[in-house]
Formats: sequence, C-alpha cells, structure tokens
Amino acid sequence: MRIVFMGTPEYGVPSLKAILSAGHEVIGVFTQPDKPKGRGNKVEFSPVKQCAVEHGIPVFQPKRIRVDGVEDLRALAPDLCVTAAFGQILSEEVLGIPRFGTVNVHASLLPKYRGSSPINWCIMQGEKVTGVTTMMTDKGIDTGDILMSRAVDILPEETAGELTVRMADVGAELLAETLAKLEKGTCPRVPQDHTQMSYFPMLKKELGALNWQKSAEALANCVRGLSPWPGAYFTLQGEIIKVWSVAAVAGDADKTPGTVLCAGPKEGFVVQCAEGTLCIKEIQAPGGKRMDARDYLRGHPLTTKELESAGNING
RNA sequence: CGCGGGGUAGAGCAGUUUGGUAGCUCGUCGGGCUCAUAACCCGGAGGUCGAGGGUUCAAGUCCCUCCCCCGCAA
Repeated sequence: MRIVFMGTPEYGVPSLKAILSAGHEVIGVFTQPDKPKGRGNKVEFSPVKQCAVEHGIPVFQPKRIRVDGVEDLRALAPDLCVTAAFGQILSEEVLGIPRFGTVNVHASLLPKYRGSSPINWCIMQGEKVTGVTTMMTDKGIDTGDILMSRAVDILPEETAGELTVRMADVGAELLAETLAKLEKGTCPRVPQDHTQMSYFPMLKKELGALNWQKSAEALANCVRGLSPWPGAYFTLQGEIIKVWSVAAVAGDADKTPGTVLCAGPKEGFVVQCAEGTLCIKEIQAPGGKRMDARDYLRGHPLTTKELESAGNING
C-alpha cells in the first residue's frame, strides 16, 4: 500500500520502521516543524524526521496539517494514513483524503486512557497492565473503531520513559499485523464501548508537585509516571528539588504529612505522607545533576528545626 | 551568539566579593569502647582546586581563551 506516516517523537519510530520492513511504500512522512530545542537553542529534527530522512522519504512539516498540510497530503494521494504520536489533531477534511482511512497506534487499551499521554497516566493511576490499540481515527480524540489491541504488563518499578520504549515496539508489531489483516480484508473492527471510556489531559508541570496529603503509594506512582518528563518535585529551603526515584514504605510515624522524619547521609531521606512514608532515593537540585538523596544531604545538611517542622518541605 | 547554575580528596559541598601555606560532612584504612547500633572516641591515607595562557613576591581566589556537566524557556 501507499502509506503516509505521521509521527513525531521516539515512540513513533518503530512503527514507521515496521511499515517499511513490511514492504509498504511510505510516500511521505508528516512530523512537527523543527524547533530550536535544548541548550543553545539548536534546531533538531524530530526522531521520526530523522528516520524518514535516513530512508529518503519526503518529509512534510506543516504547522497545522488541517490548515497548511491539506494540499500536500492530497497531492500524495495515499491509500492509508498511519499516525503514532503525531501531536496534531486531524480534521475531517484530512481524514477524508486517504482511500482506506487513517489508522492510529494508541498506547493504551481503549476506550480507557484516551488522550495524549496515556502511558504516564496509567502509571500514575497505579495500573498494573496497559496495552496498545490500533484504531481507525475519526473526528473525536481517540474515539474511533478498534482494530486490534495487545496487553502489556507494567513492571513494578518501571518509569513512564522505560515503558514507552517497550510500548513503541509492541505498537509497531501490532501495527504490522493490523496492516497485514487490513490488506487481506480480515481485520476485525469494532466500535468502542463509550460507556467505559476514560480521558486524561496533556501533562502539565504542576502535576509533578508532590502533595504529602496523598498516600505514599500514590506519590510513588506519580514519580514513576512523570519520569523522565515533566518530573516530580518538591521545594526545600526555597529550591525546587526534582525527584527521580522513591520508595513507598508502609507504616506511619504519627506525624503531620509533609514532616521530614529523617534526612542524613546514613539514615536516608524519609517523609511522612497521609498514609505511609516515602523514602526519597534520587533527587536533583537546580543546576546540579541527578544524585542519591544521601549524597545531596552530605553537602546540604538539614537543621533540626527544618527536620521537625512540617511544611518546610512541600510541593 | 535565548536565559541561568556548576566543574575543589572516592561522594556531596564550603572557601572565590576583601589574593597569602586547602576545609566540612560522609566514605575508606588502622586502633579503642559497647550485649548492641544509621552509635561514640582516637589516629592515618587521599587534592596538578576542569584545561591552557596572563597579571603578581604570591592565584582555588583577579584577567583572557577553551573543554565538559546541569536546569529553564522552546
């Protein structure tokens, strides 16, 4: 088939490669425009664009595909469009261009976890299992008919970043199978059970503020689910401390949530939560690099006063 | 040339403003004390202060160049 692929971050790359190695003709790749990125504001290609360039595939980078990408897409006259974390919403006009429609590789078991960051939200909600779903895109957000899906276990300590890498591969496999079945005309297609749906919004920085009024368990999920981006954090002595890894410990110390129970190179860094206590393992101070919380405390000792007053440490 | 923080002992930091023989916490090694310890006491090793050049009687500290790390914004 003549396929147009749309995707942007790392997550989409395995899917693009899967389409290619399945022998399909990828006649164009749409990806987000190049933007100055990172330190020094250097312009960098998106991972998907990089892959496309390596394979000599024409790249299109409209600011808004439904406005200034329509003509390019129409000119390509694709049989099918495939999207995987493209980052733009397709209009009905765009969806109407490919003969056989548009297939999306979504990183959740639909109709649960619709939205742009399903992997993060699954972990934050404490899910043990998630999955990938291939679906026909329609005008709603992740509301189209389901083609195929495959479950993926969420490992106990797994971060969103790590899980994303695995999901991208599973998604690529599932996509290959879906395309094969579509070609043969044997692909299942069932509408979503909209009564079972859930939708989660885009990630915001503020989501990472650790709220000690929650349980240690919930906070641990939050840290995992927001790693590596946007990251969880709390403030200490006026500085934002990014939290990379923690461990929820059962048992209460009968203190106000937010109280630092201990903080030292030997004792470790433990904070009282609404339920249970949270051992803070890896942190990162402004301008510094990621390090063991105990290493940080060697150079930044907390006074007894700070140790005993709740509220000195908060989101 | 987007904004900013930083590179000092194995680890984390102070010291740089007001140049003058390098310090703290921890680890490590040796010894001691204790039923015991994330405990305590005594002693020791370990640093070309990111690199190069300059100013000076004297540079971690002042000036110039370069390399590397990190955060924000996007």
